[in-house]
Amino acid sequence: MYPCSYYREKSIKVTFEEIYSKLYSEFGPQGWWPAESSFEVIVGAILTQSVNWTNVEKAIANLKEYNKGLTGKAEVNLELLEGLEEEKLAWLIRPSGYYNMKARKLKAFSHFLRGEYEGSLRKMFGERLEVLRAKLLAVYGIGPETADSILLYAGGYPIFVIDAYTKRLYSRCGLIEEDMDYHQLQQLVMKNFPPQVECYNEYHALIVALGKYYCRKTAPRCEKCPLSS
DNA sequence: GCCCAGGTGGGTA
DNA sequence: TACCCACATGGG
Repeated sequence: MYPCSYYREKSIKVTFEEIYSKLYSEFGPQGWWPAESSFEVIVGAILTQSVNWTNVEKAIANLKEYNKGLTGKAEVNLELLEGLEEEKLAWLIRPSGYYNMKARKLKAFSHFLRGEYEGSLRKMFGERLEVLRAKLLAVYGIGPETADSILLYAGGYPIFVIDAYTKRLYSRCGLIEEDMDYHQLQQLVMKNFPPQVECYNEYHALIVALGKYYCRKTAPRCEKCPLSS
C-alpha cells in the first residue's frame, strides 16, 4: 500500500500545504529551472515533454555545442533556432525523443516569438498572465503544462504547474478525484495554496523530486517515502 | 525484452 | 466529449 493511500483509507486529512512543508524539509530548495537563460527554460520545457530529463540534457548540450562552433557562444537562443533547418534541428535534438515533432514545435515557438514580440522575451513577459497563457496555448506544441512551466519558470508568473507526478501524488493522497482535468486540478491547488511564485516554483520541483524516486507509476518505493512519516 | 519518463495534437465515433 | 494513437530516445 502507498503511504499516501494510507492517508486516504484511514481518512487522515493532509493539506496541499502540509505536503509542501514535508517535501521542502525533506529535499530542500531545488533551484529550478535547470537552465542558463529564460530562452533555454522554454526550449527545455518543450523538449522534456513525456521524456526523461537526462535525455533533454543531451539534446540541449548538442544545441550548445553546435552554436559554439557557429558563433563561439555555447548557448541556446532564438537566432540559433531560426538559423537551423528543421531537419538539422531535429538531428541535434535527437536524444530528447520525438525529435521531428519537437523540432517542429521549437520552430513554431520561434515564429511566434519573432512575429508577436519581435523576438524579445522581455516584451513577451510584459504581457498579463491570462493573456500570455492563452497566446502560448495557441502555439503548436504548447499545451497546458508546457505553457505553465514557461510562465512560472521563465516568466516568473504565479501559476501552479500540473504534471503526471502531481496528479499521481494528490490522487494517492486522496486530495483529488482521479478524473479531474488539468484546469480543475490547477484551480483547486491554487485556491488552497495561495499563489506565491517562490513556493510554486519549489513545489512543482519538489513533486518531481519525490516522484522520480518514491512516487513512480510502478515500483513506488513507498516504504522510504518522506510522506509516510 | 519490457516499462517508463517533468505531453501534445490529430483522428474517430 | 471521450477515447485511441503517433510521436522515439535512453535508462533501469
